Amino acid sequence: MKKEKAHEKFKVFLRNGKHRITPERFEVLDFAIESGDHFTADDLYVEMKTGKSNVSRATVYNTLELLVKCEILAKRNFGENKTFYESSYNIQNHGHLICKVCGGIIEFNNPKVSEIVDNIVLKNNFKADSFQFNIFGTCNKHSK
Amino acid sequence: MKKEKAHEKFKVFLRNGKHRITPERFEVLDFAIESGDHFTADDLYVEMKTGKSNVSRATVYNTLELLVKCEILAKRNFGENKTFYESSYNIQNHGHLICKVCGGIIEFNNPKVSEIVDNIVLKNNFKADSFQFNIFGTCNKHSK
DNA sequence: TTCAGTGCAAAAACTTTGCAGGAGG
DNA sequence: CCTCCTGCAAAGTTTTTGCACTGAA
Repeated sequence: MKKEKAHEKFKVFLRNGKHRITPERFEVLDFAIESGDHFTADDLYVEMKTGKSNVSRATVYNTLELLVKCEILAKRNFGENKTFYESSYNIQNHGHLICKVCGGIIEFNNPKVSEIVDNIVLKNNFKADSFQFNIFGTCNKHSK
Repeated sequence: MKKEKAHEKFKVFLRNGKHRITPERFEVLDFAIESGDHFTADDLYVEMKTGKSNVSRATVYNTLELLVKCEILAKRNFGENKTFYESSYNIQNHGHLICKVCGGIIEFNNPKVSEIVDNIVLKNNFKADSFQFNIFGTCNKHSK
């Protein structure tokens, strides 16, 4: 998602939710966009500290949650006990292949996945917001 | 999985891996089987303490990992930063619907899921060990 | 002016590690 | 008898909370 568009979306979201528009929140947003995919809250905090930003850990955590609610970011978690975030620009139908050897993450897209989700949700009388589909194993570089 | 069968499987696994067969490990196994699905290591530890067992936290964590390697249990994680375990008796093709309101977990089975996994893995030249498929949303009791 | 948001540090929640003593093979 | 395993507590990681101050509306 482009920076300006994300800023606008976040502003609207903050106003609607009666949250205040603060420079810190937009600093976090900017670093999150720069940071690319699959970063953790603490990664981002450290990155921001090194990048001369003075935002506190608490604000980073708080803001990332807001960005998830606002659907600018998506929350992920890959079996390690920490939360990853990624841009939700094009997250439909996309899952992750996680290599147990190198920790690498490959994304995949498959339209059939959302068909299945629709089907399962219907059968179980459930209302879906999001899903995660993680496949664990070994990538081609590390399977002998 | 039945208790006796699990004991036997675990014994074989321990012997092959040159791990010792200790009463503590089988206590953990028994509580894990009793505990049903989707418990955390610490839940189990507390449960064991209340249940007059004297096994330490470290042993519980350690043994659960062994039970995962042995494929008696499977590791899960649902977006909260903690690890859940469940019996892997019939985990093929099975995913989870997680209600954001009540935290309830519904399991689903769908043979098409493993077809898709096979397909994706093939395309990406990846070797899959396991997958998790979590759908987040609201169950029928909590969507108005 | 007012109160939500902030920075900081302390606490909390979950998990791992180090060590000395004990028991399995 | 030699290690591996255990219990305990301490330390490690990641995230949340409390508090006094600040700044957005």
